[in-house]
Amino acid sequence: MRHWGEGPGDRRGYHHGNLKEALIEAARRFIAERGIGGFTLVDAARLVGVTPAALYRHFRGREALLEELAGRGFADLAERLARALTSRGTPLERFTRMGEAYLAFAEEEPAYYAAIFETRGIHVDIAAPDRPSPFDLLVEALQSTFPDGFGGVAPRFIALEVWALSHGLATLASAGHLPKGPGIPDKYELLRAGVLALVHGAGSRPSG
Amino acid sequence: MRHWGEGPGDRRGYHHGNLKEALIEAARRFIAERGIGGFTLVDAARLVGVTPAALYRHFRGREALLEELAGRGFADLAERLARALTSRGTPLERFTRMGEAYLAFAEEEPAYYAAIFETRGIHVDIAAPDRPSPFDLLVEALQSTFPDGFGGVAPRFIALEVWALSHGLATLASAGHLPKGPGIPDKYELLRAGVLALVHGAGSRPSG
DNA sequence: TGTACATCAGTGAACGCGCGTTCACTGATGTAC
DNA sequence: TGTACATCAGTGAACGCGCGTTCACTGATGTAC
Repeated sequence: MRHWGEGPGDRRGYHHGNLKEALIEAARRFIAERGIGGFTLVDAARLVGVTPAALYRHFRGREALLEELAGRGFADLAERLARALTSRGTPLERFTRMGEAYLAFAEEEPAYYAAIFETRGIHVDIAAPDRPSPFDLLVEALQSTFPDGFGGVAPRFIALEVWALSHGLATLASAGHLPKGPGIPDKYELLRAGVLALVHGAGSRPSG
Repeated sequence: MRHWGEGPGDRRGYHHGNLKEALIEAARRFIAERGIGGFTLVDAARLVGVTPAALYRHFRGREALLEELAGRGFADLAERLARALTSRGTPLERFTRMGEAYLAFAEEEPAYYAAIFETRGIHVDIAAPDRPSPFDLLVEALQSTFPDGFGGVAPRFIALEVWALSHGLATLASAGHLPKGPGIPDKYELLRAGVLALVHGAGSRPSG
């Protein structure tokens, strides 16, 4: 099978040659612009320069395309996190980088992020049974970065809080609900400080 | 104008008598079940027992209905938070109740929550200019509950983190992404512990 | 190397559907006298 | 209290639209001989 560039509309004859990838790419762009609800197969096919029916040579239907997107997004996220976790620097630097990678993924790949978290029926933990899931990576990173533990609190507990904070920051920022401006902390600062607070404040009692 | 009960399909003659409220109620139910994207005017009208065209006596269109929903949701949320904040008990108890009220709102009123946060073009801060916004209430509550401050960190900074954590927990739980089971902490526990950690861990330096 | 042919990735037309919205209308309500 | 009438909240039919999906087809590809 011939392989050309992946740009939409990249087409030379009767056969596209790379249609499946081009459709995925088109879906990513449309979902990024309009959200999952605003994404249509007809638009994707039109952008690629192909009949809507051609899509059915590569996907069972709309739902299947979204599942493919979620699966790829999940793998991409896991890879980014793993890369950050095995990068250079101190454990804390690598852990911080991991949080930044999560926020960057949500910002740079809104279609992936939405496919993973907004699509009903797709469950985060099922998508990639062979590799460690992003959540597992987070637990592992917490344990190796803070070997002294968290004041008796389970690492998985802290991981859920860190994840929820990250997810909240990512979605609020994406929807434009976080304040912006000079001197106002952005989501990266908020996550960095918040994670440190969650880790060091873990096990706080109401009185102390 | 006559007023009857508010149940859908509650109808006795040519005039419905309470159509606007009934339509809002129908929208809340459908959005709770199917999300905003899955909500249609035709379904809402059918549930209420009215022609789709009747809707246009009360709303300019679909978008206007969603805006009305967001406005009401915003007011409801603010009221719930204000009530928790002025309830009995110690400042910390009231503050904790406020967090629980936020999570409960997201869980009990998913349509309101989605209308506020998912609808593009609706901005959280604009919806109710006369009353204090939920975020203002949160800042105020933090200041009065923790008069000693947050280790030099601005209250608004902490408030953003608390809000992001709450929002993340609410949306992850709503999508079924939080683990459930006996012995596993639920979103309420996670928020309670997380907020204390954010407050007491504020200003943590990487080394300490 | 050249030819016949199976395979496969596209076409193009059509479908049934449900959507949001409009329009002229009509039945019920409530008010003025 | 009774009647005429303006107001208003509904009806019902229709619209144009774009959607996802199907089907028989056809043109291009690549392999066997």
